[in-house]
Amino acid sequence: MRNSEITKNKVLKESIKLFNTKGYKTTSLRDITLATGFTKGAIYRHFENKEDLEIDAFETIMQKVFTVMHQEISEYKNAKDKLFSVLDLFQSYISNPFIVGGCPLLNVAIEFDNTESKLKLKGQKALETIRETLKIIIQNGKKYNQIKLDLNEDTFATIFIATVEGGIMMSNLKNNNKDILIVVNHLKHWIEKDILS
Amino acid sequence: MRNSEITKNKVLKESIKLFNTKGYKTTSLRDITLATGFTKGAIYRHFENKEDLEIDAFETIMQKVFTVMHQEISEYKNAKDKLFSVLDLFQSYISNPFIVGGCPLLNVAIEFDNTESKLKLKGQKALETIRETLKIIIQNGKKYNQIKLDLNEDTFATIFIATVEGGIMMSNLKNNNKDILIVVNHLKHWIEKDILS
DNA sequence: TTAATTTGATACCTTTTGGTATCTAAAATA
DNA sequence: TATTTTAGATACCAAAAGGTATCAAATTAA
Repeated sequence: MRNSEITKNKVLKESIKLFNTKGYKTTSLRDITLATGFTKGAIYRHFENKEDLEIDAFETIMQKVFTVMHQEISEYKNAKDKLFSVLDLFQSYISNPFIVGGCPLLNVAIEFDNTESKLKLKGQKALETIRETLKIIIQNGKKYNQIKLDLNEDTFATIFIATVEGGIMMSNLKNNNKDILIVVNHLKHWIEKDILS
Repeated sequence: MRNSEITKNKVLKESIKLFNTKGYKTTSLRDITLATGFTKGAIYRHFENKEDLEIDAFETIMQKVFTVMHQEISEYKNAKDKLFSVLDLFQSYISNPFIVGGCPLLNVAIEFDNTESKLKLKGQKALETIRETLKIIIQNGKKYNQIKLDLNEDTFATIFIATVEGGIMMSNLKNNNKDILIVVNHLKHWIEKDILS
C-alpha cells in the first residue's frame, strides 16, 4: 500500500504549519496541496471536509504542546522549577519554536473568538487544560511548603497565561525576542518574590 | 449630492465592525454590502481596493482608541490614576465595548503577524504608540515623585500591555469578564505595591 | 435651464474556493 | 495468479471571491 498513514500525517503536519501561520480560514485546500504535493482527492480521502482537517490539526498540535509541557514539568521536582520550565516553553514559541507561527492556542482564540464553531470550543478546552496544569503545580507546591498558602491558584494561572500570551503576541508582531524576554523575566521575578514561600 | 461623506463613513463603520469580529481576510466585500446596504460599485468609488479599506478601517478605529485613551488620561493628574484609567479602558473592551470584537490591535497583530503586509506595519506602529503613551505617564510620574525612580518604563509598559491583551484574549475566548477582571485587578495591585513611590 | 460632474447601481469578468464523481494503479486477499 | 480492496490523481462542479466597465440618476456649476 502507498502507506496511507504517512500521507495522512504529512497532510496533517503541513496543515498545522499553514493554519498556524496563515490562519485557518485563509489557508486554502490549494495551499495544502502545494505544501504536501498531494491532490485534493488524496486529502479528502483522509478528512471528511476542511473543518475536520482544521480540528484534527489543532488537536494534534495542542496534544504535542501538552506532551512537551508535561515532559518539561516532570523533569523538575519543585514548584518553582516546574513553573520556570513552563515559562521557558512559552518563550520557545519565539526563540526556538517547535512549531512556526506562534502559539496555536492564541491564534485559534483570536481567529474564532467571535464565532460559534467547534474550533472555538476546542480552544476553550485547551485554555482550561493549560490553566489546570498550572493550578496543579501550585496546589502541589502548597502541599510541600514551596508556595505561599494564601495564593489563589486560579488567579495565579490566569495572570501567568495572560502575560505570557500577550508577550508572544507582541514579540511576533515586532519580530524580535525583546518583549517575550521582558515578560518571562518579569514573571520569574514575580514568582520568586511573591509566590514562593 | 447623495452625501458621499455619509456613504464613506457608513462603509468604514460597518467594515470596522466586521473586520474586528470576523477578521479582515475572512470578511468579504459581500459581507460589507449586506451590512451597509450599498453595492460594490459604491464601495469601490470610495476605496481603491479591499486592502485600502482594511487599512483605512484599522487606522480609523485605532485613532478612536487613541483619542479615547488620551481623553481618559488627561482627566487625571497623577500617574496612578492615569494608569488605572487606561486599565479601565482596556477592560471596557469586554465589559462595555465601544467596538465589538475585542481589541483591534490584538486582532491585527495575530492575523497579520506572519505576513509582510501594510497592516502588520500599522499594527506595529499602533503598539508603539500605546507603549509610548504608557512610558510618558511613567516618566512624568517620576518627575513628580509619584513613581519609583528605578522603574524601567519600557519594561513596565511591555508587561502592562502584554498582561492586559492576554486577559482580553482569554475573556473573549471564554465569553466572560472573569479573566480580564483578574488581570486588571492584579495590575492595579502590582502598580500600588511595586510601582508607586 | 442646460451642461458637466459626481455618486451609486447594474451587470459582468476572471480566479479561487470547498467539494465530488470517477478513474487508475497499487496493494492485499483469496 | 486472479480478484477485491484501497489510495491517490484527474477532471469536473457551483458558489463566492475581488475587481471593473458602464449606465443612470442626482447634484452642482455655468
